Amino acid sequence: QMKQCQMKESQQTGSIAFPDWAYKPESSPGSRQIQLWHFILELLQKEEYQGVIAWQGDYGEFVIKDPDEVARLWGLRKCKPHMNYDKLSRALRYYYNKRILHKTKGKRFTYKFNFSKVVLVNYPLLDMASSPFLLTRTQGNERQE
DNA sequence: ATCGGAATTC
DNA sequence: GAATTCCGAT
Repeated sequence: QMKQCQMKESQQTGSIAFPDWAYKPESSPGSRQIQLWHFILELLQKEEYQGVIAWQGDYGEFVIKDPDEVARLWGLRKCKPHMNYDKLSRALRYYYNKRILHKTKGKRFTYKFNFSKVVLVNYPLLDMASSPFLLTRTQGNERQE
């Protein structure tokens, strides 16, 4: 049978709430690759992963409780058997300049989503009611740093 | 642990 | 374009 990491995103996500347009824009129609921050949001949404990664502290802030496991799961999804937290965290660091994430300094393995940016720029049509963490505000008049 | 440059991959 | 891989510096 087909390995999990060989399936299309639409097939393996199953119950996940992310619509089709959430995955990689019009690149190659058949081979859309999930983005890391989508994957992070996906894990954060599932209660069974609360021992691995979970919302904690400030609004939009989350802590990676088990870095090795998150890296392993990410590697599974992307078919990268040698994925580890060192590499995954490098990818997270690239999000700093893109204003998708930033580090919560002083707190180990803790990052924070810039939801005002993420929602308004990347998910302009997202149904706010379906995601509890996307519910509150953002009128463009507060800064997120 | 965290950061970010550089080369490479798809 | 979005990582992946590798790695020296802090």
